[in-house]
Parts: sequence; structure tokens; C-alpha cells
Amino acid sequence: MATDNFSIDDIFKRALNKTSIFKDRNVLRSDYIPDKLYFRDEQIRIVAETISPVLHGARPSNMFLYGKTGTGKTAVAKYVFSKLSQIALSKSIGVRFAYVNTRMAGTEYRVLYEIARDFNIPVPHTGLALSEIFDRIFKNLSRDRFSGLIILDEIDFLVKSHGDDLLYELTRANERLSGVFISLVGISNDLTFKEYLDPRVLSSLSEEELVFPPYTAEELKVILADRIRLGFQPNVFTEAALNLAAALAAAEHGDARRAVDLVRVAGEIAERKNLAFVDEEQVREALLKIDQDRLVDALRSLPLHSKLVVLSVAGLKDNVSTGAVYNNYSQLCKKLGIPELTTRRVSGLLNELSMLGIVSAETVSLGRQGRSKRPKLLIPLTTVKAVFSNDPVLFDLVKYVEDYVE
DNA sequence: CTTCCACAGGAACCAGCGGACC
DNA sequence: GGTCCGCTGGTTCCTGTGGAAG
Repeated sequence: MATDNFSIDDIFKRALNKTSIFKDRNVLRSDYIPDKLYFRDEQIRIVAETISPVLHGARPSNMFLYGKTGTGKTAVAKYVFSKLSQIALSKSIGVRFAYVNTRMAGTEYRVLYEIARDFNIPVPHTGLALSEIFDRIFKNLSRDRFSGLIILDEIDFLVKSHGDDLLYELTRANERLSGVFISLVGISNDLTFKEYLDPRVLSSLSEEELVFPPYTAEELKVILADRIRLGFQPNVFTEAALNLAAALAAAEHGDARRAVDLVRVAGEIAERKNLAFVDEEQVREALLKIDQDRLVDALRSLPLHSKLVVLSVAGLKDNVSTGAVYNNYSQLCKKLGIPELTTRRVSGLLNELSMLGIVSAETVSLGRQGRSKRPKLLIPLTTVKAVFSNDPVLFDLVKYVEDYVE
């Protein structure tokens, strides 16, 4: 092989020398907590003041933080906790911190498991009774003279799916502890979930309440400018692109997390295209890409029967009843030679799909024609086909749907 | 005004699983 | 090895219901 003007070393050398438009990609991740939180001084102050009694061994009030997604609730809570834990550590004050996202955790057991783990209490990740984990947490706190501060993020999820039993136990934990205590910081982006709470739990949890307003476009601009300064090489991200990203995110209820995502993805698009700048065009592309990616992921990770329901809806005209969808669905099951689920279950799957925004499931009543949902595909048919064509089980059925829709 | 359709969706229950405890 | 635990993902049975047709 003639290698006069080609050497593998050159390739690597070029790759090494190639300067990225990114300076530090990590600061552009949406879970990154910056050193400085803009426009949240007031909230930080209130949270810190509420929690601070812990430093002289008194029980702080429970808190409840409320605000839309991406308004800094989690960031503020974690920020204050991390500062506090540094101080507590240096002064050897007996307090431990736990953070649990109850939606990620999923079940009551996992929530308790994560609390125990953050408190450095060894517990098995399954197999115990809930009351047993409670006992172990309380025993450890009492024995080691540690109090516990717990952040329960997305607490509305826990309550909606599992009720408030666990919260009830946690709020009255202090009756069982002596000398030490447990305090809670609940975080939610949905205020209506309070209706699900036992009044005793509600009054206990809401000893202190704090609302996080959405960021304005101007505020988002400052936040983004700061991240861009840290995350990108100088003069890469144009002013116009910054303005657009801030405006787009502000239009979506001032969600800072989404704004940062937008900036990062726009940068990745520019990098892939070997551009020296990130401009408005890449921000617009990023907006589309983020939506598209989320959709494809959601679709792909659906369980088999949910996918079949999606296909059934996709294969029908609009304005068709649940019954028709079910018929279509059981046809598909027959073609695959798998047993079909009951109507009750399919109705449930339809509701799940509607919560994911894949299918709308508005119920309408047509008098003597009965009462039913009008399932309708909310996403482009082409996306459904594209995703399912790559599915080892479903790719044959996609063709069938195409025929059906004529 | 009453009837009655075609479902919605709550409640109770079940099987199977992975795993801890003794 | 037997017993208990909680979770998932179902089933069965059931009552509830908006509004056009009669």
C-alpha cells in the first residue's frame, strides 16, 4: 500500500489537535448544578433559614417547594443541602442528608431503600417488609445520634401512584424518635396533588411553603449566557442563537432545564457539521431533534402490547371507537400468534399512551351509540412506521398498517 | 322525560418473580 | 427449605354515565 501522504498517526494527531467548540460539556448537562444560581437568592435564603435550626440540633420545619419543571426547585434544594452538609461535617453535627426522586425510584420500597442508602444504613435492595426498613432507619438514627433531612423530589408521583401512607409514616416519625428527628423537603410541580393527602400529612408537610415562579426570557438569557461562557469556547455561540434559545424556552413555561438542553444539542449539531459557530439555525434544529428523540425513545421502549395498541390506532381513521381499536388490536395479536389482553387492560394501555402524549384519548358520548374514547394518533404516522420497521417483531405488521390506511 | 348504548374505570384479586430471613 | 415480602402486569367483576333516540 502506498502510504506516502497517509499515516495512521496523522489521523490521530489531527483528531487530537482538532479543537472542539465545547470547552466543558458537563456544565451543559441538565442535571449539572452550577455554583451560582441566578434569580433564586430569595428562595435560597428562605430554604436555608428554614433548615438552619438543624445546626443547633433543633428540628427544622418541614418544607414544601412548588413550581413548574425547570424553575430551579431541585437545584436550590440540593444547593442548600450541600452547603449545609459541608458545615455540618466540619462542625461534626449529627445530621445526614438524603435525596430521592420518587418518580425515578418508582416504588415505596425503592424510596425507602434510597433514603437508607443515603443515610449509610445498609439494607437489601429487595425482600424486606416496608415496616422493617422503617425500623432499621429509625434504629440507626437513634443509636448513632443522627438526624435526617430528606428531599423527596417529584413527590406528587409518589402520592398519586402509591397514596400517602409512606409520607404519613415519615411525618409522624418524630413521635418514635427521641433526641433526633427527621425533616422533609417535598418538591412538586403539581399543586393539585395536595387533594390526595390526608389532612394531617398535608399540615405537617406544609409547615413552610415556597413557590418557584417560571423564569422570564430575560432571566433565561442570563442563565444561558453563563452556561455558554463555561461550556463553549469564546465567541462560538452567537448572540442571536442565545436570544432564540432563551425565547423558545421561555415560551415553554420558562423551563431552564429545557433551555440548557437546547443549547447543548445545538452545539452538538454544529460540531457534527464541523461548524465554527452555533447559530439560530442549529437552535431551531435542536428544538426539533429534542422532541423527535424523546418521541422515538418513548415509542421504542414501549412494551409489546402497547406497541400493538399504537399500531392499531395508527391503522384506523380518526373518529373511531375504542371497540374498533380493540378489534384491530386483536387481529394484530392473531397475526403474531400471541394471546390478546382483555378490553379492560387495553383501555388502561390507551390511558397510559395518552399520558405519554402518543395517543389522545378524549372520551365522548354519542347518546344511544354509547360512550367511548376517540383514540387518535398524536404523532406523525411516519415516525411510528420508522420506529416499528426496525422492530424485530413488528416490522411485518407495519406493512399491514400501511395497507389498512390505504 | 326515560331509556339504553358502549364503553369507562374502580376494586379486588391472582400468579410469578426476586429476594431476605430464620 | 419454608415463609414472608413487595412489585409487576395482568384478570374478573362490577357499577357509573352523557346524551341522542324514542
